Amino acid sequence: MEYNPRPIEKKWQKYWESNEVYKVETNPDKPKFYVLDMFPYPSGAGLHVGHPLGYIASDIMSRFKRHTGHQVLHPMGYDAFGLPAEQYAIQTGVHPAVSTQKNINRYRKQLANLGFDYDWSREVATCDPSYYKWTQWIFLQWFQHYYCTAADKALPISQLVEEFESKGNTETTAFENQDTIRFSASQWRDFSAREKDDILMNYRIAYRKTAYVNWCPQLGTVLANDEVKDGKSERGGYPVERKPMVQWSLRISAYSERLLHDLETLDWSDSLKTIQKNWIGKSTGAMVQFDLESTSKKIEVFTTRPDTLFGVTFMVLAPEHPLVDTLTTDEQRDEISAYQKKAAGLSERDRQSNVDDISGAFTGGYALHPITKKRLPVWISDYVLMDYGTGAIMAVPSDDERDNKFAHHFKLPIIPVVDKTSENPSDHRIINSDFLNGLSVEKAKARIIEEIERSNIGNSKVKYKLRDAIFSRQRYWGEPIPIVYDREGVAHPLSVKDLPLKLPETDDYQPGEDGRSPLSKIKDWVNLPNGYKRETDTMPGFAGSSWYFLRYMDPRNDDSFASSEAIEYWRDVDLYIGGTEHAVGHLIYARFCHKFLYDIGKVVSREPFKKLINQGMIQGIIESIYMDKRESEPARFVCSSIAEKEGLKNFTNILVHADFVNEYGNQDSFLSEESIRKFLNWQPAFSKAKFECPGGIFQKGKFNPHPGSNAKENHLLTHSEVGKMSKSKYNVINPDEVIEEYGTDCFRMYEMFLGPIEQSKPWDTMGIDGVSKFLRRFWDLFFKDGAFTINDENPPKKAKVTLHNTIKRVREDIERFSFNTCVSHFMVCTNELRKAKTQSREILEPLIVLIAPFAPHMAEELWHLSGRDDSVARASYPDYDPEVLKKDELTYPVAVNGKKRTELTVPADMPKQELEKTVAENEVILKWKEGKDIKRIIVVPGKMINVVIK
RNA sequence: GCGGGUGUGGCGGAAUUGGUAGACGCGCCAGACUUAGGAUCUGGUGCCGCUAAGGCGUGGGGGUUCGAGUCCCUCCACCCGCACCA
Repeated sequence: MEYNPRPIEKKWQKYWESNEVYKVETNPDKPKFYVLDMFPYPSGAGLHVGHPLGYIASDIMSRFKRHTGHQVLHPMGYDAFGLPAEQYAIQTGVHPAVSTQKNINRYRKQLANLGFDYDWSREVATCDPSYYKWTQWIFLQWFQHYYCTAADKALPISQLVEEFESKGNTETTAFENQDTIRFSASQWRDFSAREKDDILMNYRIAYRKTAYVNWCPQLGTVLANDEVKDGKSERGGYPVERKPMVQWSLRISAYSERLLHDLETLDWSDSLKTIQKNWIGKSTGAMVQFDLESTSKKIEVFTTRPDTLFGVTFMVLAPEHPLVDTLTTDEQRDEISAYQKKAAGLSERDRQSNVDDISGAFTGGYALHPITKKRLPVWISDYVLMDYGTGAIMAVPSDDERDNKFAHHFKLPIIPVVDKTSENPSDHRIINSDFLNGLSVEKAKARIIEEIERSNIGNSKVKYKLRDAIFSRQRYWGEPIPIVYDREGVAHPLSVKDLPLKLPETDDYQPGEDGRSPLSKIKDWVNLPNGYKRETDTMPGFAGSSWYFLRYMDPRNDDSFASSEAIEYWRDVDLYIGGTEHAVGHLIYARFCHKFLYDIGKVVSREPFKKLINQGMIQGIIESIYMDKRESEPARFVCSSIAEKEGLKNFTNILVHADFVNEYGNQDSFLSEESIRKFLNWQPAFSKAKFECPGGIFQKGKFNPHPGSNAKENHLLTHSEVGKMSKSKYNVINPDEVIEEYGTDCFRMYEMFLGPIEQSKPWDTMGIDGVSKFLRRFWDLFFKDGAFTINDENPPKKAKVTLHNTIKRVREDIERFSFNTCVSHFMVCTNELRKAKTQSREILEPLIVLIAPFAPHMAEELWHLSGRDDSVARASYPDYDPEVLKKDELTYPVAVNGKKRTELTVPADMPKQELEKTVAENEVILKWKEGKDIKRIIVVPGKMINVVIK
């Protein structure tokens, strides 16, 4: 019988669904295994062939673990709030809920088509009120907790209020904002409700503070970093400035040390851990205060090199620093405000990237060196960022590269303070530094910190780069923040019974006044009967995605985000698969959220994701054609062979839809006459253009060949390069089309066969034929003379060796996530068994289960053909018998001086000495020995032999 | 700028701890079957070398070792991320 995948696949997908084969319950009798795919955002473009890569890998793992006796949780859902749906709503008027649901339906269909073993009864979407009820609940917990550094965990804010009532905050161990004022118990009692609320905002895990946003006055809206290109809005190209705005934030920084420390316990790649470590950015140093000449205020700086304190020759503030105004003298005021304006137009990244382009302005003000009392000019420059550290630095041009460039540029003095004449950094000694002279850098650090603390000008300090996360979005399509404000502006949380606070209906998605959220315009929702007003900001995308892995454990629970029984059983994710793009954002937020819930006793593990694998991207081929820059009206397109001759610099590349390109993905991909017509249909603006090939010219719908030209010369060769697969590059390959042609099992195995899961690689349509051919051959193993045939004959020894070898290799390679080599093993196995010509049950039946995680539909069909009634998913995975694999002869490669020269087949138990003797007498070795001596013979048992001849 | 990653035949890749470089697949070449082939089957295929003997080969250069794709130093090229895309 011929292998015809599509009907089989559709049949079994239906069977799995109607029989709930993959439904999972908590079952304390079995060990659990939780496999999770990173939460997809259901974009309007649907899935392309790159998305399923990780899903297939996790599906194989999940099926494998089920075959080996585990209770497997493998869920799927949608990160459904987000900017694109809102953008689409602004452009088309379609409600985000409607377009999102449509996209979800499409995703669901595409995912089902891939044959995954998801338990669909656990599907969730973050925009579903029954889901975001719990996102809001978590927000309320953040609001009602603070971080206690003594207990090293989050505690209820009510405890902190009690502490303030009895002792004020002078000895508090609570994690607090930098500029928090000190007060006594009696002062606390005298504060107004509003003042108390303001103070508590310095402590809450979810709190309000002023932060800088990308403000675009013309669009009247706050933009995401993504929407800003070169200081201009991507939409419209209007100027964007940095504007302070009061925003909800999360006190993630309180968890810095734990987030850093617990990385050690995780089975993640070293590179990913390093990325997180750098992101958290722990540094040890000192806070130092500098007095100012003209005011009693002080500039506070953080430095990791307090040992270079005597090398400070000037100070630099961020242009937005609050002290700039006070410090600026009248003469300098114009220059300073001009510079501030310029800096406001630059994005943070621009400011960090432009190291060669040094700029700054002198305020005219001076600080005093805390020890020498020398006058230090105070500058502002965009290389100092307000959100980093204190927004101010002490500049040490002798030992900091950026300070050094700045000093050279503005001709500021440089005092060398570290003698670096020795090559060995540990021999470097401090100079020009009074009592530090002669000390090593490390000793000087300790000594100066002592001095700083003694004279009360600062203190030692551990700092983290990790910033608190801004949690407000001035958008419609997100979770409403469950907070109301009274007439005094005091924030009050909603009570749990009022959750979910549903997103109100509207058809106006334009921003409100001053860039406020569209919700601010829905007056009857904002204004409550008692005079209170609702918060109108919504939550960011990471709100819903920071805890979704917990909801899957018990997704329909309405009394808590998940029952304690479910959490106790499933605990954490055993295997998490997703892209590196989440390396810092999502993975830090989710870890923070999990740790917080651990602190308040709602989860039982310290970390959410035990093992994590980053899948690579599947890249596409970007196809383009050459357009002459020197000629327009009509435009002139040429074959790449002509462009090369005339010089590529004369041409610009115009993208071509991959669908039109003949031999797409090949070296000599080209446009034919027919495809040029398709191109013109697609881009009518070029309808008058001419297209030159070596063999002729196409213009105005006609191809005029040069006399005597051949067919190949009539190809307009395109330019092909490997790059992102994306809608904007017109090179998206839809898995549905591939599946329709080759089948799901083939698609799954081919994606795995492409290469290691972590690596990026281009999609190559040609190679899939090989996998398709393999599957047909594998299928044919079960058939004889056109009929399905399995018998109880004794299999030949060779077939047994093949089977057990394959079992061994596949099991080992699944365990180490090497799925591409698994497919190779199946191919080798099939090639060998085809020669063995056996229909023995002993060989064929284990093979069905062995391949089931990879090609589940085919396996299910063969399993039932072989007479089974139950799903193959419930069969246990075959194990290999080491006895079968024992060899009595070994073939050694024999090398001379490391180069293989011959082979030697000997009994497996031959003693080493005899082996050496045999080698020494070997004729090939004797030939190489001629005139020289054998110095050594190295025998690596079971591996190889090396003869050293000199 | 900061941080991370990757370089092996014409192509995707294999080589688990330093031990036969190129498994497996694509492509290509030859043959068989065939009315036909973009179907199927058989064989070959890193490069140079007349078959051979042999030489050269894992981005470039250097080193450690009996032995290096793998370890060390150095240089080069490309890709990805950077706090409001998700």
